[in-house]
Amino acid sequence: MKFDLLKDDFSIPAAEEKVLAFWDTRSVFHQCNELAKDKPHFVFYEGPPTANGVPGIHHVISRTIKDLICRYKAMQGFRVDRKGGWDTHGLPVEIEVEKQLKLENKAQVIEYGVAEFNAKCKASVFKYLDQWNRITRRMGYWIDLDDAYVTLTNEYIESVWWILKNFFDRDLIYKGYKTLPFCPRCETGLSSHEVAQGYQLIKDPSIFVKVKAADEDFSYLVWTTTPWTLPSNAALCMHPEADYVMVEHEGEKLVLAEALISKVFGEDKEVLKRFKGADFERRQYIPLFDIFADKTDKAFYVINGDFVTLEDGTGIVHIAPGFGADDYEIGQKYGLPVLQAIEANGIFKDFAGKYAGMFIKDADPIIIKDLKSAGRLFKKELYEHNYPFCWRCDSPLVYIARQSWYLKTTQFKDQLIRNNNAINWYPDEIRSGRMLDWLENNVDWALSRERFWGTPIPIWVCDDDKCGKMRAVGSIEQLRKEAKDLSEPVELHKPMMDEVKLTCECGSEMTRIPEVLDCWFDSGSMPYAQWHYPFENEDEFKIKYPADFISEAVDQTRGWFYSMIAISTILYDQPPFKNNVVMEFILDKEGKKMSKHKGNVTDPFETMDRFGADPTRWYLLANSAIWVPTKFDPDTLAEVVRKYFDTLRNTYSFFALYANIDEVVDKAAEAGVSIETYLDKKAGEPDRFDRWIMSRYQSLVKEVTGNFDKYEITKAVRAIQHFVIEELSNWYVRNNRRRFWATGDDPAKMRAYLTLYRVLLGVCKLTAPVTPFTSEMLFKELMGLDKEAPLSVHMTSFPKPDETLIDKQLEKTMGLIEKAVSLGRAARSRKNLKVRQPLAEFLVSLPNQMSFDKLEGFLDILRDELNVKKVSAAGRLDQYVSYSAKLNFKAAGPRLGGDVKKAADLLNQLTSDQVREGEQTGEFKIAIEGREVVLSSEEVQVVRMEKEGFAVESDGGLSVTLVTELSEELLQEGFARELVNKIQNMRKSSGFEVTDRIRVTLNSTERVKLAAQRHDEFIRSETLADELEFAQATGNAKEWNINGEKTSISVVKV
RNA sequence: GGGCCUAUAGCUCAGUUGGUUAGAGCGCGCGCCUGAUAAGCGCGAGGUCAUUGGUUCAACUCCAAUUAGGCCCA
Repeated sequence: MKFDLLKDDFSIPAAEEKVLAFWDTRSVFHQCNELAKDKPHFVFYEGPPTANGVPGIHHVISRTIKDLICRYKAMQGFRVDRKGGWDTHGLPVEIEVEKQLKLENKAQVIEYGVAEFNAKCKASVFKYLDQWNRITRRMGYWIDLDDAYVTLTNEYIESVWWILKNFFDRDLIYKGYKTLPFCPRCETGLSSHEVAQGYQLIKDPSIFVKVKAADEDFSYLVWTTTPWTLPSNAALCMHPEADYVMVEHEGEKLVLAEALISKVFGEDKEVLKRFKGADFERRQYIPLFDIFADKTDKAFYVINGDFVTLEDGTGIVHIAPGFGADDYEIGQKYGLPVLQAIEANGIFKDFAGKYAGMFIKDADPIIIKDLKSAGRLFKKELYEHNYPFCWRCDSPLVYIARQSWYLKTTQFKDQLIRNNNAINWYPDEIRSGRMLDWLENNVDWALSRERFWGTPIPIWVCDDDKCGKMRAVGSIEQLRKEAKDLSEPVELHKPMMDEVKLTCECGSEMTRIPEVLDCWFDSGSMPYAQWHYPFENEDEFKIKYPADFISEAVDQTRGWFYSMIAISTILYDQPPFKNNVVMEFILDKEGKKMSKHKGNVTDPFETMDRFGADPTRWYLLANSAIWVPTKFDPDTLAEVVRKYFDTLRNTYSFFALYANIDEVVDKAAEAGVSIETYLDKKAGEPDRFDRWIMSRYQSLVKEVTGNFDKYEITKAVRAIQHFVIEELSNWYVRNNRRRFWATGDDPAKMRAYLTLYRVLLGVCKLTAPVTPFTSEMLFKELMGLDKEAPLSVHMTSFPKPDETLIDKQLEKTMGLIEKAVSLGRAARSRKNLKVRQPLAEFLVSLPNQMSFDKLEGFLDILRDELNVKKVSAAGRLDQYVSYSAKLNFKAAGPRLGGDVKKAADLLNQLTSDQVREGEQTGEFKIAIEGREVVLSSEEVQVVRMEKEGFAVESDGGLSVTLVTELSEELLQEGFARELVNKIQNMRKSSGFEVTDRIRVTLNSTERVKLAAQRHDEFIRSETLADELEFAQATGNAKEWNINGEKTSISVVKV
């Protein structure tokens, strides 16, 4: 058996499909879990997605992170149970079904039948389950979907009920009002997401109304853009610290904010009196309408609020607590009644006098007309603003206060903040910024939704108004016991739960409140409800609460993150998870949000079919830090494939190519040992390159482990990428190719095999959490016929760094060598000296008096890479180089302070000799304004400048000099190498095999001929030429320019 | 309107506790290699570090404001 070279028509997506088939047929995920059974737990919570929407590319990144951390921890010896989950309740499901059934509002749903409607909802919840299963499998996300928790099951709901009862019995749930955007036509509250979709710039009437003060001779000038809310007015609000004035206008005394006089009247007005807003607090006024005038004595006075702005209007705001969140909140503070003259459907109530039965927008002009005839209208304008409309029916939304059930989260504010602080957030700004901000401004959690498809809130209220007792039910058992008549099977949903009656202590019947639960409460209950705790699995729950790790996108701050923290805090006063990696969104390549109607949505299936799942995963992690928005660009993804994946595969197939020639797989199998053991037995001593790459590899293991442990995923992935491309492929393999060409069991070759084998195997394991497919594929190849080998790379242990193999000095030296090579190439390139032309000498000057001896044993690398005859220390080259000195600001700055610039100037003025002397003595003396200042060699950087015949390049403290003078001997060798190059080109273009022997005919100048004769053997052995003759060109001759000498060459196979 | 994040080369991104030559990959230009070969490698050009002000001997880095994009909330 041979290693598969993974060449020719290799395709990543096709290879991944093979790995998937292997995982499936051998149940690899399951087997991994079995192996981990007795290991310590690393607890992961899956944030449940909703399967009634299609999966997008952003799901791929979030699941890649989850998968990566779970696989990493599993390889580190933890048991990582990965229970899946599905979020199944909520408005999106209902809307989907309404669309399907062409229902437009709640009334129509009721008419259609709640039972049937909810059955449809239940059926549609997993509408795209197939796509979710496909993407989960295709991207290599290992999660247990067979045992997933589902929020609509009786078990799950029962746990949620248990939590709710706990809260209810602790008196933490109460009934209040919640202001929400409401579509009067659909009779539905809208989520903020839906509201955001429907903003339009429109012109609304904006009216200024004179409101008479009670028992005083003036009017408040009040501004509003929603005339239809005026009949529900309860108060006027002024800013307590703002300046208000009384002015006279057409014989009437009016009060308004001083800052707005000219805006309101179009001119200045004489100020009769000045006040602060606070001066008016609690002063009564005469209501504009008498609808509520006789119904309450608690309203119709001036209140103070900070939110009043002096930019528009009059600085006096009309307050209708029934409409508008600010209004409601301040109303609560002052104990104002919630007055609502309209029904939820936007129709004025019966008691609303002449407006009864009118739709709000139709009532607007009539209200304005009535105010005018009553002499209360000051003026009317049109006001342009963004206003939300229903995205379904295009009706203007109204902000309306609805009765709602609340959880007293504000009571736990301090604990919430404390528990939030105990969580490691990645990045930390979420903890200290977004989440803290949210918690500090915490308002009680509005739990209820006036909808159909959700967890029914298990609170029953006595039908007898006078009794009004309430009771929470916390289990099915309790329900069975207390219900008057409960049919089986029990289904914890509407409408069944609406029909269940309990008996009150007073003897009356109790009816369940009609609302369902906010579905964020469902998902926030998952730490308990996924186990059906406390009814079952108590042990399991105790082990798996709290979680070690979760990860979702930043939009979950106020969603799942908050709901989990809130419930966990109130229930057990501890954080529900310890580490949370929060991702940013994925934008299109222009940095714009992806959205369906823009058509810039990336289809994850298409991406993975085209590039593969591993490159997609790699790209999403490596391209930018995961908490920075990623601009998704398929071109960059293609680059990832070329750079990283192709390089890794090429490195592997280079190894495989030669190892196959030596039949490594079969010989190891014959010997009955692993390939590594086989190679190890035959390998010679590691040389400097072997020790270097192993040292770098061990350092990489350390770096990757450290970064994964800190959830610095991007840094870890980038470190691996750099190692594979630059160090393994580009430096180790390139510099050691010749070792692989040796024949037989050459020990140096076997050591090279072994080194490359070990590093490749190590890289497989290091990357297994990131690129599970590629790692698996290479791992299986590298294992050959070894019967002892683990079934899967995912069953192996994550590499641990072997400190004894780390040689920092060696890494540093090799780094200098690489740098010197790079500088030498730059020098050659600048002087137009191709590498084929040998040069006499290369001089190296090391930073900070580092001894040249350090490079001992590495100089041949410089000779080979740079094609020079000799490499030596730069010391004796003073005569050809001029020196100048520059100040090292970082070193000298703190000591010199304000003198730093002067010192830098003076240092620049030193002569070459002075600098050279300074470098030798280690002291640079300058005089700053008469004072002598001595700078140490640490504080000064010496720069060498080249003179004629030399090429100097410097970087940091390292500086190299190329002697560019060419002797005739060097030139001759240059001709010879040039000839070799051209002959090789012709071999190739003639289609010869690499082993074909040839005959070469040359026709050229004397100079070239001389050079060719002198290097005859070299040329022939390099080009596999039996003969090199000088004659007239034959048939296939080609003209070449050999370093300026015209030459014709022909090659024939012998 | 409030909170948070982002802005560095044509593109995608690095840039340690502030230190004077701001890095890498792609793309582009030039070249090299031809025993990893429909691959590989090198060198080069390219930047007012979004704008404005401040702190400092010294600011891409710290502070403030502004502009643009993103997220969340009003």
